[in-house]
Amino acid sequence: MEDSRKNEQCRRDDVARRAGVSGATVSYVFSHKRYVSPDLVNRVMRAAEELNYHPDMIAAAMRRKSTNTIAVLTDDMASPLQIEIIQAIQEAAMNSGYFTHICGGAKCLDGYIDDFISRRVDGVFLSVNPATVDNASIQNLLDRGISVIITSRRGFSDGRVCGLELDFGMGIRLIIEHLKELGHSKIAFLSCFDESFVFDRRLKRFRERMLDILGEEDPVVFCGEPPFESTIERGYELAVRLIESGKEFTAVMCTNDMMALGAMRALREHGLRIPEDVSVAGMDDILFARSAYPSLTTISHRSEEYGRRIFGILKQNIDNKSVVSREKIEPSLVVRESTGACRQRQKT
Amino acid sequence: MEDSRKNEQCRRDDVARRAGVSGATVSYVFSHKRYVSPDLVNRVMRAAEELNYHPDMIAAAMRRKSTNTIAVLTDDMASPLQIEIIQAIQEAAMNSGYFTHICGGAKCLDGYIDDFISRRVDGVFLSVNPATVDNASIQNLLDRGISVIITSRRGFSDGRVCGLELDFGMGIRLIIEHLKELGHSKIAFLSCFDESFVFDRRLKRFRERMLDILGEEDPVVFCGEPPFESTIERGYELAVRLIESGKEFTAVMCTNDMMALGAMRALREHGLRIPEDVSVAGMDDILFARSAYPSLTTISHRSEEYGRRIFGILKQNIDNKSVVSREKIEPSLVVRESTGACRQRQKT
DNA sequence: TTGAAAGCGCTACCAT
DNA sequence: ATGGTAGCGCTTTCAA
Repeated sequence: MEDSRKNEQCRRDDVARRAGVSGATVSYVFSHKRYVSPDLVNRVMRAAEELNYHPDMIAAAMRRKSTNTIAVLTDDMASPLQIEIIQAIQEAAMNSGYFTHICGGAKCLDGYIDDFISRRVDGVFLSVNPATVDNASIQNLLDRGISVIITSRRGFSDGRVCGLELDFGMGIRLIIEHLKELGHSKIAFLSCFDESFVFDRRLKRFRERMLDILGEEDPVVFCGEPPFESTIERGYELAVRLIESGKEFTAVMCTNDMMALGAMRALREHGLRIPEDVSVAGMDDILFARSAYPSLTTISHRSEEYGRRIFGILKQNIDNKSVVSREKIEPSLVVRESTGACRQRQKT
Repeated sequence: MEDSRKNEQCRRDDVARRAGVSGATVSYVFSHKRYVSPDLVNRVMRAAEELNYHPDMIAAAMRRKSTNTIAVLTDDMASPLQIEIIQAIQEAAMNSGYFTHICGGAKCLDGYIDDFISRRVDGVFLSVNPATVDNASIQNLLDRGISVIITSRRGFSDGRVCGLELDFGMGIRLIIEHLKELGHSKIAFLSCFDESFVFDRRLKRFRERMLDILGEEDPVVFCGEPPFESTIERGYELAVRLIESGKEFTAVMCTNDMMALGAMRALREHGLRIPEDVSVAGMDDILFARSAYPSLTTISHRSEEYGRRIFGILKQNIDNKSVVSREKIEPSLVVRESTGACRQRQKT
């Protein structure tokens, strides 16, 4: 009767013995950290193959003091934009031999950060509302030499924290200019954040651009309340409030595509046709912006490139401990069906 | 001039020294694996706090030979259903002290599996088209005592592989019964897989149910081609083929919601109103099924519970090495706007 | 109830 | 160009 569970794995020295070399040589063959003669390389590789050897990265990590692992912390795994970015990070990481811990959803995000330290990750990308993570936690990571990238560095002064941001200001400009060309001037903004929220500037940028581009000093704005969720439901609710307010508008811009999807439903339910009666624009260009009906005019952030750059900077910081200053990603306008020429509509 | 990078972390024995106890005691305080007197517990906790001690889980993993880490391998991170499931797994894992490696997107999924072994993960959930992962790779995991759950065990004989499946057969029954009640009998099916694809039974189940419930022996079916993608685009294409075929239908069922979203667009572009002219049903109840216009009738898999159970079984296998036999998750019908009473429409 | 000490499987330094 | 070997920071057995 043989044991069906053969947990006996072969180790480095088993390979070494079978190849007739030292353990060190086996390590060097796998790590490429010093020259090994072709003959020995072959013998080692053959032996490893025959024994089905898999190097123990845990043991290696312990010695080397680096795990080839990064972590991504997000506060919204349901957001397609976040997923697109995370996927890009994950792929870039894998191409460099890094694994990615993807974390989110828990109430207490600070708890994750302690775990990042215990698990000795090499770098962390914080894709979260900065208000939900304590500065002390971030400092804790830095004190241990863990590289950190955060979407908004606002409120944090340590120069080693790199902020790579999406350029919402530019996105908002592109949309307003697009709407202006279509003849719109009464543009309402549905913001998931309120005026007091300091980490997101979309609302502020909207006001600035409305002034710059349209000379509008007091545009129609409706804001969500804490907890600031940019969900389909919130978009729906805010649009209802906008409609019921009786304020004039011929176009609606939203914090993101999710909100725009909800807003479109509300508008439709109130008998407004899109884009004949009212134009709608979102932001992020999520997969479902394209399949919506009508398809959604929005702003693309090049999330793939963004994700790749996140990992690139992280890797650079891990390797060189060099500081990379704050950057932004250039967005682009994607015009679809939800925006159209402004026709002054009858107030119902 | 002081070095700004204080990578000196404190270790277990630093805590021990400060608390006036042995290193072993510090370990036991943190692991709760043996009784330690309240006095010592307090001293250790205080010392740990003061030194900001974070246990090194890498070192622990090396000794213990288990990393408290699981891995999820998916071939479709863009699918909201997958994300919902993965999120549920991740949360359940976190609640039990496990971290989750989420992997996917790479061409070569087998490559990830070697990495799972090297990184000594405790368990793996393979949420992939079984055709894309080699059985030898799975055997490799099992040989090393790594627990495995795979969505479909078909084609794999090792009893230790647990298959937890979504019950598509039941979902399809629910939809057909729903459509029948609405007076439909000409129901077309748009399948991302073709008849030869053995790992997915949705098409097969559709034929069986159509026979059972409606006595239809040869329903209208359009299939995708390899690589079998159940995307919005594929749904659109298949619906166009259906429409242009001239075949009669009053309702359309799709492999999943993504395909249904694409199909709705195609139908609309061809002048068919939903649900007045044709009813459409999807499957999976992704977030965007609700916000679509019209909102989509579909099948909910209780993805949250599914994810939790995936982790539960994985954990059980990790702890006891016990085998859990194949199970299924009970789905439920979600009726929305995209299905309505059948009115025999004019062929255009 | 607590402490001492033997490793876990590697990396990388010091030899040769 | 290759080998020997000292640890990395823990867990856990054995002893007290």
